[in-house]
Amino acid sequence: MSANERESRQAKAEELRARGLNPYHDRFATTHGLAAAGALDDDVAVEVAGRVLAMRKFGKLIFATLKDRSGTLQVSFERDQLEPEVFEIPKKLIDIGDFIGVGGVMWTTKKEEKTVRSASITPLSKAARPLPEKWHGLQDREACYRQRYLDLVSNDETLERFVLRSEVTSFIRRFLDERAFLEVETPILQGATSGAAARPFSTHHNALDRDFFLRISPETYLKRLIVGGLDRVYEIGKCFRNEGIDASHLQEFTMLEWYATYFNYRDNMILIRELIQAVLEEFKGGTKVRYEDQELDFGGEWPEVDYFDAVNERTGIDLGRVESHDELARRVGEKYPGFDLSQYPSYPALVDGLYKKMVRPELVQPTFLVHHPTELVPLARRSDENPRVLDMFQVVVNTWEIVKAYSELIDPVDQRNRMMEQQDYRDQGDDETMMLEEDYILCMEHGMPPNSGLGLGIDRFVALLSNVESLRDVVYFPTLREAAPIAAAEDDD
RNA sequence: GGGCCGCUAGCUCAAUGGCAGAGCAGUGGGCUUUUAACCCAUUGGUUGAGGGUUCGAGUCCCUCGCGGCCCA
Repeated sequence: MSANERESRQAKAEELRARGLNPYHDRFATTHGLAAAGALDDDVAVEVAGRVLAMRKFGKLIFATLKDRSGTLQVSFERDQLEPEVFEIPKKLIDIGDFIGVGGVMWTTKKEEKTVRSASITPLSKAARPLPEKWHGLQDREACYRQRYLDLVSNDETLERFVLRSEVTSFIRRFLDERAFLEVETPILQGATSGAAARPFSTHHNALDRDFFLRISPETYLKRLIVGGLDRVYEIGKCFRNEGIDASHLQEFTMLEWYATYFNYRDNMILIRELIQAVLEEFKGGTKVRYEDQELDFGGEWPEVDYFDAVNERTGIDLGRVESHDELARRVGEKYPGFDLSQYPSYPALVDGLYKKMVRPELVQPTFLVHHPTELVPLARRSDENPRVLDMFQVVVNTWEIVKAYSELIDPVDQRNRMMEQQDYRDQGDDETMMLEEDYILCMEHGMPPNSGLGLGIDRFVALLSNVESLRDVVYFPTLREAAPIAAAEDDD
């Protein structure tokens, strides 16, 4: 017979057609999901459907395991209970990987397994290719990324991880909805990018004959809505940063941002801790998470670390006194001869680089890092007590920044100056500065209420909850290089 | 960008420089209580791509591709 599994499966599809059965059905009415059916008493009639994961064939009896998202359920086919031409369908024409519908009655086997004793079978979709091996599943990382559907079908923990992700975002929506936040959507195509220090992707709008950037953050649009009187808004959506690939950075990632009128950053420190602790209680049954070989404890208050103090303690450089790029570069160069200063052409870039190299790698347990240097974020409000620093915080866990938040700058004169300062950094060769947004300043001049916003990296948060080390494992289809061409089947005729 | 590891049948994996293999899946046969069913038989390979060394290369060398990990 055929040496090619695909051909033999397609031949079975033809045989089904020859018997008047459509191998690619349009619908099937189920009475229960598989997990629900498995909880029923014996003798209850059911119609169920799923993908065939395994078949155990005896001469006159066949067991098959069906799978849907809720779980698996065994179905049985007995020759004595079925017309010969019906029994032949599972015996000869159904393969592992096919979708089938089954009608029958619940019973319990000798081994105490709930099973559907089939009275009818409906082929729903013939799989022309086999599933990965039932025992080990799909192991090849590249194949898991490129063919996530196979990863999901054959590796339970993958499905569970992605279901968790969906449930967590759903929980977050409920949490915010209950606190009078309104979910909104703002543009992904933006004429100027801001809200973060990052290089954007750019594209061209043909009809408008105008270049656009993919947003690196929704920040200024959400604050336009605060000006519009929406009071509390949030958005969960994709942002894009045209940067290097590594385990903790995706070029296309999901951000939650919210803004609350009359909040300052201290209010957001309270709210984010409540949210994260609520998520952990809901999904982990406590505030501790096992991550790789350590335990992350989100319980109680989180320590607060002052940005300047942390840099000073770790490097001996007092950013409060070292205020120019030249001087900072000199000090860093003296202290760390290996430090590649050319990568950090502006003062904020170098400060940020110093922090990321020297301080952040030590922040493992949940920590509030507070009062960043003013130059770092042109959209954040200066501290009234110390204009060198911002009313700002980040939550750092596992050396990852998962949250960034601040009291918003609402003074349009200061805003213009701060954006112009960014232009200077850009002129110095820093291409991760924010762009001047006249339209945003116009908006602010019309009156922006006091407010504070917060951003949470959903991918990183879910990765921590899932105990996976790479963000690619919490995204269904991570961006990869173009695959080598797959040998196309040329036997279709 | 640099270093290291990997790429072998649909899947999971073997193979001192010496005949490319196993399990699962497939195919044929047997089997009415299995669940990684079992038993017998059996098909299936451009060893990621291209060069080179060698009597002989999956294996050694070079270039390239894709993925992973670490570093920058």
